[in-house]
Amino acid sequence: MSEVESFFKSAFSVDNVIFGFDGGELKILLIQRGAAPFKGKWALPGDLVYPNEDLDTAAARVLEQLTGLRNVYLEQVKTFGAVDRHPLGRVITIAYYSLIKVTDYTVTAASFAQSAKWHSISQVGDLAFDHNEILESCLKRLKRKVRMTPVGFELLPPKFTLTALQHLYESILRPTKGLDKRNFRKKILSMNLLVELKESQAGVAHRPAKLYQFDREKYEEFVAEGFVFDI
Amino acid sequence: MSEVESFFKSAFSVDNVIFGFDGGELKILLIQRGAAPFKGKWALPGDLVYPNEDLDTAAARVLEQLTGLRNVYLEQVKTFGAVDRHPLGRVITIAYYSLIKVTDYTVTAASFAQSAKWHSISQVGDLAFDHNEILESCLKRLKRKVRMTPVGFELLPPKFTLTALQHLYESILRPTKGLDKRNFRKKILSMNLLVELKESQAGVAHRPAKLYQFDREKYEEFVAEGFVFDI
DNA sequence: TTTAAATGGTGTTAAAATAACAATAAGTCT
DNA sequence: AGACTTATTGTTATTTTAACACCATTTAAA
Repeated sequence: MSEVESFFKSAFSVDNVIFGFDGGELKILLIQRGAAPFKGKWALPGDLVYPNEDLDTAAARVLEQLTGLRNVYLEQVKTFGAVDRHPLGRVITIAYYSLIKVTDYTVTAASFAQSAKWHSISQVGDLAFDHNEILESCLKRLKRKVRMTPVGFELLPPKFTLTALQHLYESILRPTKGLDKRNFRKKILSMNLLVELKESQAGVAHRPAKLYQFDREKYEEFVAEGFVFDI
Repeated sequence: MSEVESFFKSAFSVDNVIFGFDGGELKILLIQRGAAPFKGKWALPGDLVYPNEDLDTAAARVLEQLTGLRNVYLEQVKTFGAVDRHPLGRVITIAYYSLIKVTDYTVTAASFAQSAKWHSISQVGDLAFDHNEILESCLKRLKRKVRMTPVGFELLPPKFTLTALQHLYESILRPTKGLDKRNFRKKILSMNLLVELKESQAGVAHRPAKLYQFDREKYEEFVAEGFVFDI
């Protein structure tokens, strides 16, 4: 094999850390591998990138095949390319994470076939390949991102309570002692990015909380004026 | 060609945005391409990744071949993989940036052969491939990084003046109106990361400034205690 | 040797942001 | 009606930030 040919004895894949927020906890969607290598192990959903496919497109495809969802928040994080990371050859992988609303998730043929399951972030065991390392990187990126831009709302239903929003931040940032409720509300509300709805929570056995909506248009206006989201 | 084979008709490269700081300005080291495609155009130094080479190793190799430097600050930024980004085939590239002290740079055989030159960041023209886009990403990353960690010192000689440090930050962050001298010095010195040397600047036609050194050990101690660098 | 030219070095204060803290309100359930 | 559970709200001390101007020290030129 010539040297030039050997450069082309390689492939690249995308792997996707799909985050969701449910039951007050941050979760990720894992699949159980049905074939070697790592048969039976939990792994991040991923696939080889098609020859005529852009990287972001491949990541979005993997996500859609598994969840049925399109137009989801998706961000490239890092590329993992250790020589021995894949037992069957030189395969580097471009890692992405995506943020979905768990309520939108429906079990697709692909997710059924691959027995996809939500796992609490704190209860993820030993994953296939270098996927634990990939998860760490994505989690670290999400932690930074969620404080600098309003991506947190991607994980919540369109209408949410301030307490739910606070729990979301706590579950991602994991501060040693929870956020102060009064300070959190003051800060969030002072940004004027939330619309207070007339509706309230229903079906709870206590005082129902007001529901809010994130106003993306306003956010974009403010950004154009120099506003920087920061929590 | 089978479908599996076609996945392996692809290659990956690394490209490196090499930053330097000289004459009060942020610069990058570009090479002039000697062969098609984009013959004669300025480009980021890069190369295909060898089959048995890790990605970080490849990036460090490209840097060393061009500059003779090892053990340099190097960070992966983003992978660019648009289907048509390389005219000769499917080649995705993993972009890195590195921070070097311009005074350490010596012209190597490789840099001579490729006519490498420092370019002011504000005077970079139209580059080969998607390298302008890559540069933008790396610059953006550097801007963030330099405020969150003390990587700025990687661009300065071991002994430097506070004014040089301020100019470094100004040339990277490009604030609309320069940083306030008194506030900048107060902030930097209050971190207790700089050692004031007995030496002063020499050979200047005005009051010479005191020289300082960055104390990396102290920084690491402080980080272990929870300190977060922030400018 | 005096003076001009150039950059180095320093402190105060008002305003804003942050952090710490606890009592009442509004629902459901029994 | 009373118990239970979570929602909602404001004040204050402390810290951080931002704005601002003058004297000091050296070299070079007159």
